[in-house]
Amino acid sequence: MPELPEVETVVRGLRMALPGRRILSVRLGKTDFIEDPVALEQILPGKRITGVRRHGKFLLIDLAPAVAAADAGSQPAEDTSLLVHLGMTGQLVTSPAESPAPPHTHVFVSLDDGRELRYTDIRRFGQMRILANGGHASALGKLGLDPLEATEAEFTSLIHARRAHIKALLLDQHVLRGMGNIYTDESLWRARIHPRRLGANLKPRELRALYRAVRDVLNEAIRLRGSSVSDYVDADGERGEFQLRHRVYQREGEKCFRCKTRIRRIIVAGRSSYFCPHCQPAPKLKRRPTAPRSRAIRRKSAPRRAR
DNA sequence: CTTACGGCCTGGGTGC
DNA sequence: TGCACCCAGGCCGTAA
Repeated sequence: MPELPEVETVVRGLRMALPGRRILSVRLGKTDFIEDPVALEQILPGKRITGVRRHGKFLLIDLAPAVAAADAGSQPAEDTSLLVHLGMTGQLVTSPAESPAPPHTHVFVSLDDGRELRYTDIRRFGQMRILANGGHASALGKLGLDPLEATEAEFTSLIHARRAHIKALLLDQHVLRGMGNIYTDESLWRARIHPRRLGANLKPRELRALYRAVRDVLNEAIRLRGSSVSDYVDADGERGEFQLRHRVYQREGEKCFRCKTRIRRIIVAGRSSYFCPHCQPAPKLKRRPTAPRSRAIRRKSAPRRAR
């Protein structure tokens, strides 16, 4: 699932292929994930691609008004961009125009070098829209800080003021932009913090460890070109390798790399959360109405409930 | 203000 | 072999 490192990898790949290219035409399949399909078809053809950027998990393809054709006193070049979110299963790949497209490919953008930029998305949780003047701010302005750009002081202040589960805070794109379930769990494991700890209860040294862990995990994942756990591929259709370095994500029942304790899975903030119960001790239970102390005798076979 | 939860969507795995 | 069901989890809208 594309999170910050995966989107960053796609962006870097597209930067090799897109800037300088002119868009010839657009062909659409299913369009229910596109905000305004007609606008896409009308605005893109003729535009020249000037750059590719990442903002959190969003990807922006910047566009200029074709050539300097309107040299007769044109308007101050409007800033138009194609905004893409890959959702869960989105892929943005450039291919030779004549090569067969994989199933579930719904956007075909033909370029002036004989290649084609294609958007493939099995589940269509992604989104695509045209941003014109001012649209950038309204679409992206509410997102939080980029975890790789935030200073430790900024990071600390974002977390320390909040009484939500740290897992939820790291996932909240309005707090930090770019983290998803994989990198949240991996960062918490590295920092030895239980996903149900509250942000406000983290000690200064824990906040420092978490800040470092987030940066280290994200940077290493970018270096390995992302995690390919389901459908993720980069702009050339290649898989990443960081899934080979996962320490907790999707490792329920396997041994912790630090202490050999079995990794557990619980639901926090509505998401599967993998952690080591020994390295990441649970917070003190919120006082419940006289919880009977020792009743842990019901630990029978506990069959690994296969779903 | 906060957090919780359902809905969207498809394919792969599992149980019967 | 077939088939119903659960689950993955991005984000958003709505409820509490």
